[in-house]
Amino acid sequence: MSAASRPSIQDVARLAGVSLGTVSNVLNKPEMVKPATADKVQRAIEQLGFVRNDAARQLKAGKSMTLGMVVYDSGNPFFAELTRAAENAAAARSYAVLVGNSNHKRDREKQYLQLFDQQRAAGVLVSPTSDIYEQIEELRTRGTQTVVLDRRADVDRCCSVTVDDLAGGRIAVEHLLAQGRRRIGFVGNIAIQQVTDRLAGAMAAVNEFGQGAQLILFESEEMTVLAGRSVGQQIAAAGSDDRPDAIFASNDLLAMGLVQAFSFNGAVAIPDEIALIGYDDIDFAQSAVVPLSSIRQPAKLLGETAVELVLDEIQNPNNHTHQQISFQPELVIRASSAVR
Amino acid sequence: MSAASRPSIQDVARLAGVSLGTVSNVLNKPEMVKPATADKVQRAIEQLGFVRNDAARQLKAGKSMTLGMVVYDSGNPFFAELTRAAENAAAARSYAVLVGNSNHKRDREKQYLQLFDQQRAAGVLVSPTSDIYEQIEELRTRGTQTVVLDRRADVDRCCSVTVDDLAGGRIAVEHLLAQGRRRIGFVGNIAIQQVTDRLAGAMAAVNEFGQGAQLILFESEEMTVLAGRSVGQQIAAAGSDDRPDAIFASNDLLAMGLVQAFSFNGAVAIPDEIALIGYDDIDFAQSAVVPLSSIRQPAKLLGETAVELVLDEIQNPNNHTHQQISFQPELVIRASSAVR
DNA sequence: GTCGATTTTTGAAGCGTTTCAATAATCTAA
DNA sequence: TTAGATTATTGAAACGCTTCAAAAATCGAC
Repeated sequence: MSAASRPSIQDVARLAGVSLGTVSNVLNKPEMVKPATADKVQRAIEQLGFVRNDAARQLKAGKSMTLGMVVYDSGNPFFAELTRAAENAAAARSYAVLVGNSNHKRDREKQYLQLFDQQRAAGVLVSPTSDIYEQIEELRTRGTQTVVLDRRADVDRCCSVTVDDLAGGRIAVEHLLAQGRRRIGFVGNIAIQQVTDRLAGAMAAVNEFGQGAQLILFESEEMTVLAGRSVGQQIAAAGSDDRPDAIFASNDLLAMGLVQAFSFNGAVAIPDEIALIGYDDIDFAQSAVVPLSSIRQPAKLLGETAVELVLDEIQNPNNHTHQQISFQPELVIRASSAVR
Repeated sequence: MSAASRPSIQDVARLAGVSLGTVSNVLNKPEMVKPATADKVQRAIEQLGFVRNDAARQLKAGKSMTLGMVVYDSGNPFFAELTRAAENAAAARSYAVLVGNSNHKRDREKQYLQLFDQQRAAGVLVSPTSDIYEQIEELRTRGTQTVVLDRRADVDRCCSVTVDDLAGGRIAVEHLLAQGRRRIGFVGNIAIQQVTDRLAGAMAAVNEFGQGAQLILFESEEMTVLAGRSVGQQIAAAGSDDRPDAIFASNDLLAMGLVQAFSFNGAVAIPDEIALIGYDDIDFAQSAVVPLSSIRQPAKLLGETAVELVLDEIQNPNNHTHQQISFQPELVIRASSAVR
């Protein structure tokens, strides 16, 4: 016994005793309808519980006030902050943001992009897992403006807002080297572009330093606290000669997991035996057993800028030039990477 | 120079040399069109880059395959897990979930509900900040099935999936009392119903214990790590005679903040001077400076169950009975509340 | 009162789909 | 072959909204 079909603008018009066009005007151009009429209509709307059908509206108007956002890990507080910033920025310009979490799954990511395409979202912000530029390109040629988040886009194809991951990786490892560390472990899923960039930065730092320093890769498909813990257990289990003397974890979740594993029964002393640095500087980093050094990314700025870019593109499609905006990450030193 | 208007089913039909109805059939009932014809159509679709207009589709079909979800704090890993579980469960039944974050703002919450209403989402999962039952009721009478998450709904109005916050508050404080603590601090924003319930549970435990035990309320509007730190600083600053000897923080973010404040320069020893327990048992809890005791909520189960309920309601609107499903929280003891 | 100017209201057309009765094409069996 | 049954295709009619030219109502000045 679900409710009978919902009232339409027609029903409202009938009840208020006015024409359909008038009801529409009340909804969209209230300044051009006489207050008395508007009142009648308003009453009818309330009485019927009328809610404008967005599908029909969009169908006719051809545009929507919704931005789609696809992120690959909503469980990471960094993305939570990014999302929040985007929502606030969009709300200030009366756009709504709907978020889909691809969870690192490529097909999920595609599905969400397709969904936003079908829904004719005004624009899309996407933090791509992998190489989905073709799909983004398709979206764009069809008129759905897209901004790539957290990953550099090819110039002149679309806008992107990123944090320089190469630099981030470099300063993280430079810092570790400066602390006297030489065997640097790297933990992360190198199928993810951002992680690869951080790794490249790390390698650059190691190479620059010359012989004596080396980088050891610990792959971890998941980038979660749990995954970090399991990598940490493996490392802790290794003889202390084979172990790295420092680890750069490609996000803070992994780093927190490493902290857990190393602290368990005092398996590995941080930073004495192994120094540790993470990435993102999430709020939790400083409340870790050993407060965590990290590379801070300006999540808020990132989200706000992305929304500005996409709205600019939506509102001035004709004289918009694509921009590649890149922010610099910042080294935050805490106890986990202090001098031995 | 934005793309010309997007190709419609008409354009595809023209290019493929078939009728409009056939194209629609290729899209929706492929088994009833001859393979040869389907091929032609498929080619035309690709050539034009046709993407079905969801607005039109929905307008005609009257239903959508999208679930809306409104949460009040996407920055809390608990909600992230909840969301992820819901997305997975929905995807398995070919529904997509779009998430809006109300960020504890009542008007934002309303806006999202309204948006989903206008978009005629198939169903809505909402974790309400405050008392928005009227609005939910409106949604429901109009046919948008709604399930309330993490908060008990009035019986027979709609389904709800919750974790028993009263019990959670009670077992948290019972545990602290059992450890010999008597002056129990409570931190949280009591404008939030869930928090109020946890507080009520806490009070019940204290009252039951009888004289000698007391509950001290520390209000904190925000429920973030930062807010927890600031409350913690105040508490640490108080003379050790005036301080509580245990604190129940109404979520883990607050608790982590307290840990930060107490650990700073060894201001307050945990658990010796103050024992600490949080709520949600997020992944970070165990990597805190002092691993954090907490009340675990089955986030995954919660999300999955909510999706099942809403889909059941969508698919069998006629013989669906509203259910109030409540899960029991679980006490997780770690170092932060060990015996002195 | 009346006339022209101005403000409101009207209702038909069309947005891009899906649906469905009608028509056309193809197949089966005698 | 061909009638009859079956399978494919067609195209008009909605779905609920916005738009816009045209019509109606109201206003101001004489």
